[in-house]
Order: sequence, then C-alpha cells, then structure tokens
Amino acid sequence: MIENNDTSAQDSCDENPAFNNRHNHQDCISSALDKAQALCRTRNSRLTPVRKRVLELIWQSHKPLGAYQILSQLAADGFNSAPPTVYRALDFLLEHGLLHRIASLNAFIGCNNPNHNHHGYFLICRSCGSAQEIEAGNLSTYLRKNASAAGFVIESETVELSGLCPLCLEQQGHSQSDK
Amino acid sequence: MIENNDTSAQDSCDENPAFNNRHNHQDCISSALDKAQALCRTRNSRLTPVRKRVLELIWQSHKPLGAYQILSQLAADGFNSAPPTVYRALDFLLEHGLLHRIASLNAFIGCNNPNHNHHGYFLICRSCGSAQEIEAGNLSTYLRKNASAAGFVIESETVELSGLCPLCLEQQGHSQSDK
DNA sequence: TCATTGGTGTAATGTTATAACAGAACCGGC
DNA sequence: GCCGGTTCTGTTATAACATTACACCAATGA
Repeated sequence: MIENNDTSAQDSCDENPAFNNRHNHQDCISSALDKAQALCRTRNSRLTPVRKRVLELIWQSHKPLGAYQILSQLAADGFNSAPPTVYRALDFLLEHGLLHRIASLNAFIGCNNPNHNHHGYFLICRSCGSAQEIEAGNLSTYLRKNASAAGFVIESETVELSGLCPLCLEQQGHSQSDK
Repeated sequence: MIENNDTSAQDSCDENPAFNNRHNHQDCISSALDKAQALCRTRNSRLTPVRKRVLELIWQSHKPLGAYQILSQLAADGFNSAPPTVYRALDFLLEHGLLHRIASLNAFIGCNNPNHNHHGYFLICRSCGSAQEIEAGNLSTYLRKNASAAGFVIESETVELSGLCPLCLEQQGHSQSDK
C-alpha cells in the first residue's frame, strides 16, 4: 500500500505556484535562472544566450510551452529561429534537469529543482493549461515494486495527470451558480 | 512474431503476454477481435472493414504501432490509405476502449479489457518495444488523494513506465556473460 | 422516397521533430 | 599570440505525426 508522509519544503516559489495566482512569479523566474547559472558553473557547462533565453521564455508562465511557440518568441527577439536552434537548447536544458518534457502535450516546462534527481510527476489543468510538478515520495517505490512482479525494471517514468486545477474548479463553480 | 505452437504449458492469454514469448499469440488476436465484435453489437456500433483491419494490425504484436505504420500496412492490403482513414479508425477504437494511445511513443496498442473501464498503466520495454498494460489497484486512489491535497481533480491519467522487460534483461545478461 | 446520419475518399495543410553538413566561437596547450 | 580540437550555431531539407475541409456514398427510418 502506498502512504503519503510527504512534507515538501517551500522555497521562494510556494508549494504549488502554478495553481496560486497570488504568488510572485518574478521570484519563480529569477530563482530558476539563478539555479541554472549556478548549476552550469559547477558543471562547466555554458548557459549561452539562446539557452538562457529559452529557459526564460519557458519560465514566463507555468503553462508548458511547445517548441514552436518558443521558436516564434525567439524570432521576435531577433534570435535565429530554425527548429534545430530550439531543440538543441531544449535538449541541453533537459539533460541538465532544468526542464521536463510533457509527453501528453508535446511541450516543455521548467523544473525548479534541477539538482535533486527526481521524477517528474505532473498535474496538468485541461482548462487553463497550467502544470504543476508534484512530489509523490512513495510512488516510484510502489511503481518499481509493482513492475518487478512482472520481472520488469523501470528506468524512466512518465506520470501526467490531467484534470482541473483549484482555480478553474472555483471559476467553474461560479459560472454554474451564475446560470 | 512472438508465438509458438507448443500448447503444453500456456494459457490462452496469460497475465503478461507481452513479456512471455511462449504465449499463443493467435489467442490474443482472436480474443481481442471477438470482444470487439461483441462490444460493437451491444452498442450498435459498426466494426467496419477498415476498423476491424486496423484492430487486427495493432494486435499483430504487443508492440505499440504508429499511425503511419498502420497506414502502410493498410495500403499493402489494398485499403484506402490516407491519414484520415487511419486516424478515424483509431478514434473509433479509442472511444470504445479497444485501444490505448501511448503518448510517450505516439503509438497505439490494443486493450484486451475494453469493458472494464480502467486506467491504462503501461510497462514499455525500450529494447524490444513491447508494452504491457498493468493493473495497479491502489494507484489511482493514491494519485487522486495526492492531487486533491493540492485542490486538483484528476480526470485522466497517463502512466507510462519505460525500462527493460524480463526477456531483454535475460538477453542482456547472456550477452554480458558472452563477452 | 427522401431526409438524416454516419462512414469513407481525397487534397491540402498544420504541427512536432530530426538529419546532415558547413561555419563560427571558445578554450587549453604551447 | 596561434594552433587544433571541441562545442556551439546557422541553414536547408525532410521526416514523422495529426487535422481540416469538403465531397460523396450507404444505411436507416419517418
């Protein structure tokens, strides 16, 4: 059985910023960029202008962004903007754990915890498009145990949960009572 | 193709057929088609030739199949083979629970339990490409509980676990000891 | 019988992602 | 400084996945 005795820590961005329209999003952005800078320094990797800009663009919101959306933003910024430019930057950021790819959306979202080598489990709102990475401490253990019963060894996990976020649920409630 | 004719030690479609190269795969195919026929009859839906053929093609193996792979097979069979033909058939089969889409592969796999309204959780072997749907009784409850802590209501779940299946693990062991 | 519905045919296009190769920028050793 | 390897970027083309829009046909049923 799975239990949840999870007490996730809180940093400048609160626990579920994507579903909190009162959080200071500038903090999310600057925190993400700071972490990226620091991480690249320690790894002797280069956070070049394109890469940095892609990371910024992705952190503009908590909605996963498609590669071609990023591309058109880059173009507007005067960057080169052929597909490989973006995909290379995305690959780099993915490799360093600064991003996650959301397979069910073909889109990318920032990760605010690139050091901690964790699994990306996501709540994705089908209404507003926001996505929130969640901690689910025992989930991986449970999945691995379950898989091993079939003799299977898990290497990577795609867990993407779609539905309605608290903000959209509230709005829905209002619009219903308005009727 | 994963099948053999030794009927001594096998049930028609055992628990994890995708990872068992001794199961009688003909049984998987005919069982899936029978269930589809029956289900369409009770729902007054039409399992037209294209739809039936697509379902057959998908059940040729336990490896998820891309839409364009299906397309080229249909073409070889003399069917019309423009993308909409396949995607319409796939949509129909998905709606009736006869298939699942694997988002992380952009591919489709048969579901051998279309009546039982269950979640599709998958083990996907990165080496041989086979995928096996698994039951994980508590998982959905756990995920929903976990999500509700963030005020989120889950509507659909994408759980795709990639790794190595028992058959490929065994092979890997051999090839290592061969060195 | 004729109107409605559901299914298919066809052409075009939209969206996401990669291949292949050339050239520029960076960096460590001399 | 400058050479040579490596990493990063520019560019063109194309692969892979999916949808739109509209025309037509076939089964159903008042």
